[in-house]
Amino acid sequence: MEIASKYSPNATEDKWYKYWMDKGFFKSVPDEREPYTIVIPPPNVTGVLHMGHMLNNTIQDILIRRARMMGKNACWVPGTDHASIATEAKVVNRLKTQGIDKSDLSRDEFLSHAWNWTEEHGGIILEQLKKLGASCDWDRTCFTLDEPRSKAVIDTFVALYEKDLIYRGIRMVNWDPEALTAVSDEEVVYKEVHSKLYYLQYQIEGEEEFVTIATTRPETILGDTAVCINPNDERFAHLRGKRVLVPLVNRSIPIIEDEYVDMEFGTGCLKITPAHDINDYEIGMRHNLESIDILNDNGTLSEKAGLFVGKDRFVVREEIIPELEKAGNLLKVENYDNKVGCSERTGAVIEPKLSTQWFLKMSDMAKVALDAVMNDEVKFHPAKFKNVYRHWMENVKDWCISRQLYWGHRIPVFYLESGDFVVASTIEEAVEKAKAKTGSDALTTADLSQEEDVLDTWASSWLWPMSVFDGFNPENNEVDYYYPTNDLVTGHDIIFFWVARMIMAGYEFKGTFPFRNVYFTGMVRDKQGRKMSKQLGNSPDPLDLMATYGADGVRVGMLLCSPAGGDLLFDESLPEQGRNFANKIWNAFRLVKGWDIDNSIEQPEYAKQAISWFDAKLDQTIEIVNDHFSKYRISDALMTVYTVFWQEFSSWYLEAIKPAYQQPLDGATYKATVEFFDKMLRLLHPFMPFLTEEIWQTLEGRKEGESIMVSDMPVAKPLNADLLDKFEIMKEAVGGIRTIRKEKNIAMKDALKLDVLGGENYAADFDAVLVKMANISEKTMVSEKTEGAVSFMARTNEYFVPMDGMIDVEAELEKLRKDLAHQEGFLKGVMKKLGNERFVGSAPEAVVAKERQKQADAEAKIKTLTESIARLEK
RNA sequence: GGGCGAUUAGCUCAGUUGGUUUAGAGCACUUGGUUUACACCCAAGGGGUCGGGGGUUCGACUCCCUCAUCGCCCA
Repeated sequence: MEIASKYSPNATEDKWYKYWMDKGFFKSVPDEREPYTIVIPPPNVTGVLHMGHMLNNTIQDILIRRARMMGKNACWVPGTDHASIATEAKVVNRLKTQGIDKSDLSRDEFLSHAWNWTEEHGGIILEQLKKLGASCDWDRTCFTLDEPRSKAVIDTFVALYEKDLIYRGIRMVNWDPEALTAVSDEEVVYKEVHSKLYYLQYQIEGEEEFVTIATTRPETILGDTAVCINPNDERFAHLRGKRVLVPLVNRSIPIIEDEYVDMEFGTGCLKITPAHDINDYEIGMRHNLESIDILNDNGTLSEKAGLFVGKDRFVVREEIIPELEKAGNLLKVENYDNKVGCSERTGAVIEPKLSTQWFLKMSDMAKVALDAVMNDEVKFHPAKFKNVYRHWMENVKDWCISRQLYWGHRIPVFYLESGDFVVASTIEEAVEKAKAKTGSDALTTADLSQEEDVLDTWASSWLWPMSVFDGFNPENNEVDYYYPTNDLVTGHDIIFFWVARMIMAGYEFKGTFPFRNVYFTGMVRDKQGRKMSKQLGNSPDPLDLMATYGADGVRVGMLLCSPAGGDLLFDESLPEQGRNFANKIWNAFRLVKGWDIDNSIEQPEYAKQAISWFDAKLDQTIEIVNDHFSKYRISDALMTVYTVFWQEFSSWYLEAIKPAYQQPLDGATYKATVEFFDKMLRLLHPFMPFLTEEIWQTLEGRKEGESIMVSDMPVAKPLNADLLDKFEIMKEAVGGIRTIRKEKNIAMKDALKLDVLGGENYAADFDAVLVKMANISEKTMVSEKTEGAVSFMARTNEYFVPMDGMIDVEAELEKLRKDLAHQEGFLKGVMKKLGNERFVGSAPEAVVAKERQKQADAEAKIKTLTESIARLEK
């Protein structure tokens, strides 16, 4: 069989994905096995696959594939969320290109456009995940706006309302003037901007005196209803009880006193605009001030402003300045850097706005959810996010859950003509409740009108770990099998949006945590540490990457730079490294499959030795990998297997057993090698599913329906550490000989003699491997130093390569002296410790014993080196 | 302004209750190599006063304080 010298992922990936799908390997149904569950962080329907998804889903797939191979009933539930604001914005834009205005459509008409859009785009990202090898149970694919998920959202709203956790109130909210909706605190991102600080003078009523305030938003003076000073500020004592005139409109407003005012900032005098600033609003409440809302929903000035009506607030900011100057109210303008809240979705500058919204009380739920994380019932990886989480939870504010949009779950509140309302899952139930409430049996559905607002998308996402299993349907008990789920893998940027709220919902509705572990990934950045964004064009297309380096290569590349929680600096050299690794495995396979097997020949000694060693090496590897996974050090786990495959298996084991050119391999060695290879592949499978399947299928004859992905993960036998250590000494010796070859320019094909002056514990266990790997023609144990030889040490053993007098004495001496100096320095350090009575007295016995061993080894080495030097100096 | 975290090799990072040879990995670098599995490779090698200073301890990359620099979150 001819095997190509390069692995081609493109030829194999689709084939095996289809095979896995056809065999139903991704499917999970409850059975007697222990479940292992992950719910996907639902990407939103507007999205396409980006590097963050690649990282996230690679990790999830690794966890789920490994769990499956460890005998768990692994279930990874995929799905998407409906992303209210983002999707509605996209649909509105598309309609615009078709000449349709949203306001021309009825709610139902708009929704049918939105559903069409979702049909077209919603599945794209999930299809892309298949390219990555994601082993999701696709039959379970969910959408936050589908029937069971919607029912869950509505029913929980009703339940929370009935528990008095949901209320309606007039409050200051973050208003997105572009999306025309309120957004939650978490959806506001603060951006540093260069702006200006305007100093404006307000005339004191009835006097020719002025008072100066500083503001970054001069247009809002039209909504001013007070000027505020600090009661402790003596500079303004003379202003107490007076009134001032708002520039341009000459409205008379009071001067009030409140300790909120920072005497150091600006002029120490603050204008108060209760309708357009959260702090001003609170001051206004304290002082019973009037609120003048000068903005329309779209950010233009309203009739109440009196001036500039209909113009955008930013236009007015420009235009009002010359007017103020003309009127003599502008004192000066300074450059000023401040942070401005912008909508996470539309980028529009958020306007604090008073409006009627629905809120969910957070304090009780937050308490439970905080405890769960602080006592590690839900474990965070890395744990440092516990602090961030605690800080948020301790300062949590009620969650504004209503959005003034069409695309989403419509709030199940039904109003009567009186303005009174009932909360019910369906309009039929609402009628019954309304009847009971009003005592009027004549009420029908026609008398009720449903709340126009929809719910925040996260109000459906927070139920996800339950709702994907139809967990709110009393007739479905599947949720009892899969819930709580095991691991959640997500970016740390949505710790509050999503993780915290899922934990709240889990305890609220199921009485327990939604997942046992949360693995936070970092943000994928470019090589220079910049966030990947469309604008910068610094984000590679994942599909292109996979086409170039293979899905396995990209998966490896993602992990190579991704410690948990830390940002990862992505560079194309990483998937390239992944591809190279895939090729390395491929070529090891090519080597093994290329040998002729002869069962009649005897197994060479070197092969027996190498097999005994690698068997132990595998045990050690399995243990280390298990340990890494238990601590969610996934990139370390990969790195372990990577190094063992490349260095230990390929460079040591395979080279050690390799028969001479065109010679056959004995059957016993072949059998052992295939077993090792098989185990290595299984350890690698979660990381590199496609390549490992391709090789595994041809490594030995497989039956139809078999697959590495449903094979067992190897388990470790008790570790033979002594054997491993002896092999390491042998490696050092081989390394020493190779160095000599390099220094003396002796080609590998020229065999060398080797004399060994063994130390106390010289073990010959791997001599046959040593002889082969270093190409030694004759190895002799000696009891005295060999004359005319180049020497080196490995541990306390001294090795001599006879050179027929062709040695450079000076160079040898230099090498030996350097080594001696190092050993002496080292010994000095050891002796310093051992000479300290307090160390010997108070350190644990094992530590002291270790130091004594170091001392003995160093002394032995020093003795040997000193003798060698003396001999050469003669 | 409040809080959290980081600083270890040229780069990206490990370093696990303070003790495993005066610090490890991958990449990059240097030198040599057409040894027929692999140049997407092989072999050998160089490179770090663990951000500065102070302290605790028999012993500090590890714990404490302080300074500097950077990052993140929140307001």
